[in-house]
Amino acid sequence: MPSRSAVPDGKRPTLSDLAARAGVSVPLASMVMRGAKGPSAASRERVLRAAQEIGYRPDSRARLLRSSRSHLVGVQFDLRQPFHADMVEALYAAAGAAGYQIALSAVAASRSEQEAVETLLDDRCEALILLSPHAPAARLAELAAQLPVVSVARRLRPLAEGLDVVRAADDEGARQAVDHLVALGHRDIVHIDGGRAPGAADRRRGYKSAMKHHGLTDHVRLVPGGLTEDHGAAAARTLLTDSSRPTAVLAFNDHCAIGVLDTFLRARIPVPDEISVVGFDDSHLARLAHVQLTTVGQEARQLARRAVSRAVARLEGGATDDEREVVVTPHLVIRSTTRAPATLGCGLCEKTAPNGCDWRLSRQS
Amino acid sequence: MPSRSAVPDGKRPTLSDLAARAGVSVPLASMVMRGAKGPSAASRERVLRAAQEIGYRPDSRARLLRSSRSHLVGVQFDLRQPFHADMVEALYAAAGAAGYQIALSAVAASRSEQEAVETLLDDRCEALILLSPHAPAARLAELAAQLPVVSVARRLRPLAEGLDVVRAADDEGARQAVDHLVALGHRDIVHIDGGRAPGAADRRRGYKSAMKHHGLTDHVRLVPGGLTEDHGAAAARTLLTDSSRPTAVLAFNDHCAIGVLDTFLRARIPVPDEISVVGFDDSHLARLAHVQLTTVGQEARQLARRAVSRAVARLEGGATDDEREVVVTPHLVIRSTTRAPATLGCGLCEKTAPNGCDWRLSRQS
DNA sequence: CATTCGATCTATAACGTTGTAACAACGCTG
DNA sequence: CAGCGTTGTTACAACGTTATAGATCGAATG
Repeated sequence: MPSRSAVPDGKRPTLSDLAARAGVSVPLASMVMRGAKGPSAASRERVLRAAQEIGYRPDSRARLLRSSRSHLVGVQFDLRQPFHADMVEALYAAAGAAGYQIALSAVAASRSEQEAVETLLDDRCEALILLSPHAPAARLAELAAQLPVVSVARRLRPLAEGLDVVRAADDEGARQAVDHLVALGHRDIVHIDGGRAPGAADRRRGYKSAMKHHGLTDHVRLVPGGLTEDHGAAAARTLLTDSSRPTAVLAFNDHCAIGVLDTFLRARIPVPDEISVVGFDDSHLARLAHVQLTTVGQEARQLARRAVSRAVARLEGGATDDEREVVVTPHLVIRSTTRAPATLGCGLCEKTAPNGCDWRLSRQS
Repeated sequence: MPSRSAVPDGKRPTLSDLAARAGVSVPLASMVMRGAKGPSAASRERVLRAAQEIGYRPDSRARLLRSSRSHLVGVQFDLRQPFHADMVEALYAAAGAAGYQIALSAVAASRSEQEAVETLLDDRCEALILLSPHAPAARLAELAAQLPVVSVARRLRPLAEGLDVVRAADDEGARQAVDHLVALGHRDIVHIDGGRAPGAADRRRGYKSAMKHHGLTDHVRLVPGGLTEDHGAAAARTLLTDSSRPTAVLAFNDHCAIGVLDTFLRARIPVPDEISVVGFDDSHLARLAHVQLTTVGQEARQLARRAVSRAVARLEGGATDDEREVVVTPHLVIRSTTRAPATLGCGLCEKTAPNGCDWRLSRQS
């Protein structure tokens, strides 16, 4: 086991330590370490063994400083959004496969997008991937003038030079959700929307057009929501006070849907028995065994791959204009929060639909 | 608005561009940019204005390369743990206040701790803060031989040289939770434990000793759990099949508690009416309006501050041995999932305690 | 035998920054 | 007016790496 360090003076071993140890020149050692062609098999082996022995690790900062390319892509994400966690994981893989590294910079309650982006710039990232950025379009355009910027999930129009968009087809996703619910027999389908959040407008539009397509224009109903559990819970409480409750809810995202679910469960309204709930994102929240939320999958892996390949194309000159806006088709993931609407009487009163009845009777399992 | 770049050749402006523009030497420009004392007010102003004009940003990599100090602290966190999100946010603030920067490296299903740590080392972090590391103690010791390492939340004993621990007093936290429940009148208090997870053993011990202290040794009951919703849900299902259900549950963490809550709600067991639930961590999950989980607060902010100050002390030579293990006292946050146990009859059958009755009747709000 | 060649290797100069030491210019003191 | 500390500024060398061009050598060519 190597002690605090393998070179006498206690500092981290450097290329010249390595070269000295292997008995070769510094540049040769460098070539071996980065796998360049040139060195003979013999020297290669000698250097690699020496590296092993002294525990040499290349210094990425010096490496980046010297080579004009940094092969570093900055990623701005929000610590509070589970979907971003999925995206970050997928981005690590996608970037790695493309020969790039990722630098993370988090946004949180006490850390603004501005701060997040600035540290990424200071780190000499060659391109930026911003997950659901909220910054004004002008600011994004300004950034894109300095380096390639990919906005994920946030639609932008018109696209400033240097700016690309990778997003799911939100309208199509909402449409799929509505189709699924209608196929199950639902007609009173409410959409809890995301206000001004990235993607919200598209989901709203998709919902409306799908409802219209099924001849349910009269049943269109939007409830103001948002992207957190709190928003979902508030919207669900609004629905609870209604005289006629819907039989299905399409929430803006999984977070929001979970707030809805929880509020319904607390009010003893069984899901999906009495009401179906659909989320959006297929974040890991939705996949939890006890949630099993039917949701619209955003294909984090695909979005990540496309975002990276878009950034790389810009950097390596292979960017074509027909891909300025990449739209990935989402797909519905059917789990356990959707079911055909209940049509039986409740057995506790004279009403025939459970929705109209005030009482709930249930047996412990 | 600056165009793609303010220097002719299209590259990012450098210190010498800045110096040229301001009509001073490179070192002087450098001194102004890093706020060193020396430059006159006049030159300072001239340089700053020039920086503004050409949009100069210091290159942190070159800066770090030159100065032996990198002022960079590496943070390894798990994308899936909400408590880590809180910690990361607090760490940004704590490190910033201490004059250090943070480099994030995420652990996820497809990214191991090993990978995460290696990128941090390559980035020349001067110290590592590992959130609930699972790596074998030997590996941590090996790391600590290279640079200061702080393990947060994971207890280690004996402490290898260079390794420090910052953690909450998990036993004390569990004790507070039990005290609270006992004060409310609970006696049948179950602990769903965290198996081999960092901190689990302490929480178990705190639970047991508190129960004993209240003369409830006979009521001690451990149910195997874990740190995810799934684990909590599974444990809750175990409890549901019991003939005599407990009146209160202390879960290993918030994630786990939410699985418990959800399972109970699905089974129409109102919380806290029939059963009280306490979590651990006070992550943002617990604070959600519709969850309002009573939980043990780990004081992310304090933990972060102590972890950073410990790392900084090591780096700057102010480390004393009496702080090798910093233990922060947690405190109970009482929200809405705990209440005195129900003692009234249920009104639907002859049994006197709701716990013994199979039926539930409730009115819609 | 002189030349050319490919295969290896090495010397040197960068990359953008900062620390150190040296240097000018200034007003003081003696 | 020489000597001296202060203040502001600059020249130079480093940090650890890589790109470029050149050196060395035996083998193959003319």
